[in-house]
Amino acid sequence: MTGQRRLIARVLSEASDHPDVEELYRRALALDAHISIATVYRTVRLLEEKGILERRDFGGGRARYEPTEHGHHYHLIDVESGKVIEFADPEHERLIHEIAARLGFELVSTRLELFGRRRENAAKSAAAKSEQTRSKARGRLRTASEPASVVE
Amino acid sequence: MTGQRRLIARVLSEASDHPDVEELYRRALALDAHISIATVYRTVRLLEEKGILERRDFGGGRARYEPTEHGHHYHLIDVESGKVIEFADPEHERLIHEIAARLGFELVSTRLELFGRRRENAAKSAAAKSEQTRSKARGRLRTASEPASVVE
DNA sequence: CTAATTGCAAAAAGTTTGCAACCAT
DNA sequence: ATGGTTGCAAACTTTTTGCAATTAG
Repeated sequence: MTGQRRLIARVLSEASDHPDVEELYRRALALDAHISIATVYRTVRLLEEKGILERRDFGGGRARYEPTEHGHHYHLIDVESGKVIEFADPEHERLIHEIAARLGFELVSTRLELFGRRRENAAKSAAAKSEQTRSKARGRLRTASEPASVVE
Repeated sequence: MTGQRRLIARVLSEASDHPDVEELYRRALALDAHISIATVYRTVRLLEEKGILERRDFGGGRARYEPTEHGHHYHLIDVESGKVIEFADPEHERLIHEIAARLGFELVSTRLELFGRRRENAAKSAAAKSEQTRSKARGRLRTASEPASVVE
């Protein structure tokens, strides 16, 4: 456990968004100089292999990373703005386990990405009331399919 | 509509798997010589923009393509073998639309990828009976979350 | 001390692009 | 004819790697 790894770990744990490697590199540099981008690449790869990070692809060519959440959450990407909305949904969680089981598999990891366009006359469903209400940056999400944070 | 595009279209329509650009290029070459990989890249990009193809990322660095299915289907990737199992699930379909609506969005596109490990003592659920039953390569899938094709 | 980790720069891999030649309409 | 499409090769971007120097344990 070297200083560089500790530094990257710190940058990651402080991030509430989905930085790509270059962004991680920039943040690490800002926080404490002298680290190489090769190390960042090597470290995220390592952390991904260990199951600590998950690699995402929201389009745009570069891989993005976020800490693995063991109560999963998912992403809705606004195709207009590129903004990413995180959400959790227990029913979905249940369903995918059921699907996997039905196919004879045990779930190791999961990706759900919804790409959508904001609706004009949005939100008249009951659940919509709780929308746009919480948005403390760090404390991630949780609760029945409520939107969580909106981050790039 | 040039010969090359027609050729690529044909290769794609004959594919029941998820080829990457190099694979498409190889197949196109085999089928009828003299086409350049740049054209393949340009064509898949174009078809993706037109909504005819969808780009997938199953890990491994290269983008893979498949025809857009308007009754969606999803992928379960066997982490051990890399094999891809396609499946459809109406309940999931319903749920994601509901989730998007709840967040104020209209769904444009969707990705669900499950990564799983084959279970030893697989399949004792009721639904499991229909498992491993159909596997005609070309005719894609369809029906309530039954496994469809198993392809690389 | 030894094995693991780092920085650097070079290279690989995947994708995009400028441009002149070419083809469909 | 002319505007879109192609091939080629060069360029770009992202990621990986060899190697000597450095550091953790």
